[in-house]
Amino acid sequence: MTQNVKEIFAGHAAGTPGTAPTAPPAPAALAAKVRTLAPSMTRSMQRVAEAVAGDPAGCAALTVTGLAELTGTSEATVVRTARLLGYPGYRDLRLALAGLAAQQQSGRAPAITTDIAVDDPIADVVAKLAYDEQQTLADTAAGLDTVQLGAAVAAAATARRIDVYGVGASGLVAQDLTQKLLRIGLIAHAHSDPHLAVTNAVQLRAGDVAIAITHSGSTGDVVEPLRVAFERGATTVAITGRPDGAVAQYADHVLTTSIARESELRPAAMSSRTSQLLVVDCLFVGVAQKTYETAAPSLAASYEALAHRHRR
Amino acid sequence: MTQNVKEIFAGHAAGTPGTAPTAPPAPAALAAKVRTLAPSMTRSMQRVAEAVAGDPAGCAALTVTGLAELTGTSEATVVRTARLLGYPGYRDLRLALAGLAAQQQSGRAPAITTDIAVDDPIADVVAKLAYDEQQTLADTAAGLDTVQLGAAVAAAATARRIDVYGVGASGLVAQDLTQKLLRIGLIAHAHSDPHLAVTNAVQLRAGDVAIAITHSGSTGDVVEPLRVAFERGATTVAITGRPDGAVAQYADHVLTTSIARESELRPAAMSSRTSQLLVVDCLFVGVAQKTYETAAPSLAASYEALAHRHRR
DNA sequence: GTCACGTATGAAAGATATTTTCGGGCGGGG
DNA sequence: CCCCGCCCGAAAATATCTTTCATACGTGAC
Repeated sequence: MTQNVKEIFAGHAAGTPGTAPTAPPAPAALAAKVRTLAPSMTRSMQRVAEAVAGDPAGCAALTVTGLAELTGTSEATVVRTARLLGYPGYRDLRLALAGLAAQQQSGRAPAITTDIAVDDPIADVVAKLAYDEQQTLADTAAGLDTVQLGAAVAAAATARRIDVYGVGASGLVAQDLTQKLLRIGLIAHAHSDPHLAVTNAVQLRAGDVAIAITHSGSTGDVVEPLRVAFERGATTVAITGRPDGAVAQYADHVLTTSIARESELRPAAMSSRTSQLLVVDCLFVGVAQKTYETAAPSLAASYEALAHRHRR
Repeated sequence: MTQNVKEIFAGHAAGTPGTAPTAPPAPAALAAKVRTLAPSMTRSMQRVAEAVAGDPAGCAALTVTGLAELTGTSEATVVRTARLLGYPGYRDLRLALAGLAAQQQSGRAPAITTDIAVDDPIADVVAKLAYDEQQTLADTAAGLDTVQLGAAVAAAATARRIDVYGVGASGLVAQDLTQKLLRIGLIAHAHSDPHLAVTNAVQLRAGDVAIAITHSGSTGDVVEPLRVAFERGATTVAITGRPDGAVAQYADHVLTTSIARESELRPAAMSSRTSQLLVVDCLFVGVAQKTYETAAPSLAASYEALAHRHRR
């Protein structure tokens, strides 16, 4: 057992039946996947990933050796990168690349600079933001592991109570989820105060569900309550952009949000929020499906209750 | 020179410069090419070509040997077929196949009904929600009045203080906007408590900005503070799905969000929230542009301040 | 500063996949 | 019936991909 852990994981083609690690090969969500995984990559791997994401068509035409030379690395690194991206080896990455190239060839014009400049007219700002957020949604949907999501849904649907942790912008997402769960008659709480979150987490036990929402995957104020919940035996879920981050250690199910590149005028919070909300919506609808018998009347009731608050 | 003519042609990678016979590798017109060339093929090659045209995706997953076995032929025949179809070898045919598969995969995307049923598998839920929200974004961007938006931006950028009203799901949007404005050094408050909202609104005067967020356009708890602010002389902005609603009466500028049809499992709050957030983002970015001198350092500073809250 | 440790990385060996070579077999014409 | 030529697959040769292993690098402790 002196081998490093990553190289062990690498040999997953061998007799490891139950260990489908994250997902089967991704078809189109490659650029997104690169961004998601980039932080956990080494420098050389990043170079490879960058080349691949930047010019799928060109890279698809290259052999391992060619791509290694192009990126100034070795074949081994190229293969490692392919593995990290979820493919059994370079050969399969190459096929996916060819597919991707064909898609964006036939598909739409991926133009639009999407980077917002200080002197962009307001109409451009609207167009670019809308486009970016649409992109974020597509990436998120493509990268979401439905197995993990299904498991999280199943746990939440039967939970005694559900606690959701999030601070900052993610705190609002946590509240959004909580609001909706409450409306279908579930017991849910959102915690933005780290102290209260921990003190509440201590109350959890098997049959409860704790959900942590953090873009960075390493926000201590959110990781800590999840850890406590995890240790108490609750089913834990992490919604994060960094599936390899600290928060994932204590999560039974990890739901990955997409990471968009940010710019000065477009803080990361914006697209991560969009991504998180989509995940949260999926979670909610999934739970609503599973608890339809009770959810439907509850929804109707809360709708009724609000009606009189509207003027005229 | 006893070799047969086809096998000579086969080695076209060698020194046969001017002999590009028909065309470079074909992208999508593969099925057609197979039909065209079928008559000039031998029986075994026809079997291979048929398999390839019939199931591009499946064949792309096979190695030469695999495809040879599947069609009951030999590797050599497979390679010969690939050559006849215009590719340098099987490897390249395989890449083209992968591309073709991806294309026809993506082609049948918009078949989704978008209405979510109780028994939809979770993967469908994800796809439908993502599609819906993308649609909402496109609608919102298309329907947004950039003149009104520009005016609202101008007012907010120079405001002494900015108050934002919203209850329920819209309250979260209000908070989101407030959080972001604070991060660029502006003075902004979100109010979800109707009483406090009104008592704060009384403090406003010319040069201040009040923003009301309500999907229905008639939420009394939000209309009321906006009315007060309006009467006090503040510049008022309404973000609403009903530009003819009560809230618009007291708004100097109305920003319209899109209204998506809702269904039982997909409450209106979901798409209105998406829509509102886009509007709010546009507003924010617009303001950030106009106040760039102060906004940029503030953003950087708040980013720095958060860095140490991340573990490891 | 220096040491020890773990990790990242590429060179080369090893395994697979692809391409080429080569000869057997089958059918049609003499 | 025999000969000729072409189709076809087995196996060798080559290219490509994967794994192993030793080295170098950076990092944190002392």
